[in-house]
Amino acid sequence: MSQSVPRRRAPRNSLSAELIVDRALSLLDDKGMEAFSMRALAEELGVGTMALYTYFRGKEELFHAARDRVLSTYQPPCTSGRWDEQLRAVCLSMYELFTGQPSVLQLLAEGQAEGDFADAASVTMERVVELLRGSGLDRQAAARAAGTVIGFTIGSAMRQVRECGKEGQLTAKTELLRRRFAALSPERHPALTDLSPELTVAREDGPGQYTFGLDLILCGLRDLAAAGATAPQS
Amino acid sequence: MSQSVPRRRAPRNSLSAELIVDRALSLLDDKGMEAFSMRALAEELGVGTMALYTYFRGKEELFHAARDRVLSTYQPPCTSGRWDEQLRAVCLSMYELFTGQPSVLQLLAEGQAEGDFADAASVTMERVVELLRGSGLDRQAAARAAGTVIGFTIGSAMRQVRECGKEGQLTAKTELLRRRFAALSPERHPALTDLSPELTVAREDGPGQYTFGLDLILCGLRDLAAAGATAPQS
DNA sequence: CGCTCTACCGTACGCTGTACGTTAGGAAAA
DNA sequence: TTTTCCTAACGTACAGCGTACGGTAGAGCG
Repeated sequence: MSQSVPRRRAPRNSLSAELIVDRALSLLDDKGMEAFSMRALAEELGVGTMALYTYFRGKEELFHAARDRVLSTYQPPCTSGRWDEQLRAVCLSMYELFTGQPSVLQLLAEGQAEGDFADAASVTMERVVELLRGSGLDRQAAARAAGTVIGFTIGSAMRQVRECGKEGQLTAKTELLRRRFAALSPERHPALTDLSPELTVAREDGPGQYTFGLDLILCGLRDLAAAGATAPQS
Repeated sequence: MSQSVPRRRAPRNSLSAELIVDRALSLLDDKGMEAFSMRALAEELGVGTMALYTYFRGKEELFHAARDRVLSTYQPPCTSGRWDEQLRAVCLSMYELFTGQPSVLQLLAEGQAEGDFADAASVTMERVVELLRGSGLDRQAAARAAGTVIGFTIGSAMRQVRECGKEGQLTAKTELLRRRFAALSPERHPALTDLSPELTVAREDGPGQYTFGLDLILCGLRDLAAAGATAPQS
């Protein structure tokens, strides 16, 4: 029946690294990481699987290229005002980039994460570090703060993307969580059962959850900067 | 040569769910997630691959069981003192559990993460929520704070585990990062190149990086609790 | 026209998880 | 003791993965 017609050979220069990366990203955004495969990508392009290996050494290198493309395309927003407000805006922008284009997250989750982040998204990191240095934090605190802020943003985005998988999967997971809470014994877990409604709705609101945490961190940073300003040494 | 002797059939009741989970966890801790496979685990147990399917429907169920085992074994430390100090101790304990036993992290990274976390580690969550409710935060803030604190802890642990893979892989990655920083143009990224030494050493010190961020969050929570106490109704 | 170069591709290998049917060996029954 | 039965352990097989390797077709050029 479906005798798998040998598929006509594609014309000579119908492929390119950019085109492959494009399709890879859209495939990742649509179907997700676990549906991605070299074979699937090739089929999407109407091309034999091994044709991809003309442009990339392998899956790893293709992912690296895709990651670099998106991250180096991205520009942090131009802002002005107090350093903490600017930092907040930059972080929110990163969060939106990640959650709006799940493929990037899935790619970041694969590689050694922030090792490559450092050069691909160097503009954004430069911006973050610059703002933190201008806040009055000493060198070490600024470095740590940069790691905290970026790590928290990536982590929050990953959780958010994981949560609402493709379609209305969010409601299903929420329902499952609600049931788990209901199954807990109120004697052994009084605080948990008491707060379960709020815990459930908090989980539904990813961005709200993120800004809540981000504001906590910013609050801590303001305090630290102020303390460092009054007592610069030690 | 290595004609793969058919392997004598294992005695009748040499297997059990507990034994399988044990070996799975130690295999994960030793070789890591990507070296794990049903075949590898079976060989480790001196057993045919399909024998595992007598006790678990599949890989997923086995992972779930392993996760539950470790998490339900764990008990948060008994503490006393100010709520924020207690919360800090509980979080640190979680972080050490995760970083000390990488298998748990890798398992958490697989499943829907905190959906299951809610019941497997319910004792710990109960403790966190209880402390946060006692701090003076209103219901919604307490729920959000719980999510933030736990998410941050898991995220930080994941990064830490990912970083120093098996052996002295940390130094290799650090060296690579240092080189990336050196390759950046000082004109385009002045702040980044200037702070690169501190950024590099900060990455090396996972626990230090974690406590730094945790203290920022706790600082923000204290402020929020104090503000809520003076003005309970917005 | 014929040659060369290379983008595209088919085949194959070793790996994965696991559905399905088989077998061996201990316990219970005859 | 012999027979039967139940089921834990197993072998085989299949679909799918990444990719090494070698072949082929077709465009550009002498």
